[in-house]
Amino acid sequence: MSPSSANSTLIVRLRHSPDFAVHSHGWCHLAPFSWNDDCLYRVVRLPKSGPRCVALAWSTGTRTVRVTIPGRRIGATDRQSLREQIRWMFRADEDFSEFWALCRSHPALRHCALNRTGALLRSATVFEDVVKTICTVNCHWRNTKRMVTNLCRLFGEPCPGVADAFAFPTPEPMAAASEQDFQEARLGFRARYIRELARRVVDGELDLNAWCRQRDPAVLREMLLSVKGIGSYGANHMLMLLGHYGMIPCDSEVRAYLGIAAKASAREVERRAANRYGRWGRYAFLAYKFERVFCKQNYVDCPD
DNA sequence: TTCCAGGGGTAGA
DNA sequence: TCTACCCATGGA
Repeated sequence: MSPSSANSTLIVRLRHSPDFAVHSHGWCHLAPFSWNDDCLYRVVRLPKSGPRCVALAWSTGTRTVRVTIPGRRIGATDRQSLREQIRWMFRADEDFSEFWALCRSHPALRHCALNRTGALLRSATVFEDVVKTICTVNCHWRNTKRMVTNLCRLFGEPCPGVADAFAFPTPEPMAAASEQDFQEARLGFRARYIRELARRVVDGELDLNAWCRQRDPAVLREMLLSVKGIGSYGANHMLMLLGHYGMIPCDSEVRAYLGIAAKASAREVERRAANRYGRWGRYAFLAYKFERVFCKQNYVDCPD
């Protein structure tokens, strides 16, 4: 699909750079997102039209996302839903001005203020983000991509007119699926966690909207840790996706970046990351993340 | 065959 | 609170 083949568009304005939001972490490569030809694609689920594959594009340096909806025009209800989904995924309502003010005096983070960097892409729903977070646990990134693609193919609704494109599944089909159905997704030990998560959401036992309403990160973290399959890393990663940046999700990349020996415990990694970035307070993760981006782009090691 | 990856759960000390 | 062990998968 090419964005030029579209017959309707939607413009979404942001406070920050969509370019950095998309490329600063790997979420844009997880289905039903895909990155191709300098354009981000996503199969969105619209209330009236069902699954539609839209193209999201922007010019470098601008803060406007142009959403192209190919094929049949969508109505006002779908248009409003699509706008809300894009705004959520790009964090249109988040204000990073305080973080940028802190960055201006830091050599490795000044670029954040200059480029209006801070937001990181997230999925259209919290459910999708939790499932994807569980799929990052103890596996290579390429395996994460495969597992998420498998879930979409097995349980997601196909997008009419687009080959091999599926919306991300809702909790219902996952909750209703058997263990055998899940085996095809090749999730390994993660299958039982995701199945239980879906079942709890469908049963109303777990209210994911409550996570969005909870403004105290410590309380929210405890809520996240109540989900089987979500541990310290997963909880901090979900906090980040929900807009709380005070805790760093310590994975093997953090360990490598900070030069922490493989034999050091996960707790030790968390301690050292907290010591290093603690002065950034509620922006600790953003400081770590974008300092690492700066070092990678400039071919330098982690500064002391 | 062994190791490792964007770890987590559980039991036991 | 910490450690050891197990949990599936797949590529190197």
